[in-house]
Amino acid sequence: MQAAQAITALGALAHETRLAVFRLLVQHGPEGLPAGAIAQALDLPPSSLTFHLQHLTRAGLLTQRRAARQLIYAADFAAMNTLLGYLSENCCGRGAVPAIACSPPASTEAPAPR
Amino acid sequence: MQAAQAITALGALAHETRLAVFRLLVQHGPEGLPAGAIAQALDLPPSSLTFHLQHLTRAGLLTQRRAARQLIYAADFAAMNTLLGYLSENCCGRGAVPAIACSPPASTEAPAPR
DNA sequence: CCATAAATTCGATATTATTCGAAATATGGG
DNA sequence: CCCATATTTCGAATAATATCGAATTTATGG
Repeated sequence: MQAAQAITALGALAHETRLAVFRLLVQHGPEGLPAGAIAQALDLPPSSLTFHLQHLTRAGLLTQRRAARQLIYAADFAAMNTLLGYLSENCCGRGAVPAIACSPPASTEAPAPR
Repeated sequence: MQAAQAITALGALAHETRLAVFRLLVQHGPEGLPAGAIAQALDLPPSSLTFHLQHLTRAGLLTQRRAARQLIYAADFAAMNTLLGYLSENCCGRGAVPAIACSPPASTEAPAPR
């Protein structure tokens, strides 16, 4: 990973709303969530949400797909993995660090409803 | 670690100059480097460097100490460790992740000269 | 003290990011 | 087609960040 990519990804995560969006999507695994559900969960006006979703997507941290008239966004675990790898190798002192494997939560669905 | 702290740290690293500064200091371990040496290494005007050093310091990623008339900055490995822990736990899918231990490079001095 | 060195603070400017209402675009069903 | 839904695009105001020369502060050695 290049430094420029890392900077883009770090900048994408370095915002309250976007970090919240990303964390929410991480919890929902590869299934992802439609934009509307995210807007509802985080109580954001649609145009603001789009702005942040695009920011994260351009940074390579989200994937987008359409299902009927919904646009579904999902966290890109590989990208997060790459970012953590970069930080470990370049900002963490010793080179080789035991691989951190980002992967969807056990239940790929919503967090266990108790 | 709180989300707000993570955001501050991510934002501090999400900049070309600051990431370069941090990486340089990571290579130099707890000894750190005086501001002047950093300015020279990265070819930055002093007032710009101060701006970025303060940004990183406020974010908790650097420590500052004085030696005679020099101000010496060093990477805070514990802070970086905490940040990676936050990202692993909150943005990486599964909770428990094998601890990533940030610690100074083998040679606490300049990177091994080949 | 004084001169010098090291770094910061000030200040003015330029650039980039964020917010979000209103209008536009796509999609699917009837 | 037409309507309703889901989301994006546009645009324009506001706010936050970055840059860096010049002046200032802090510390040292003679």
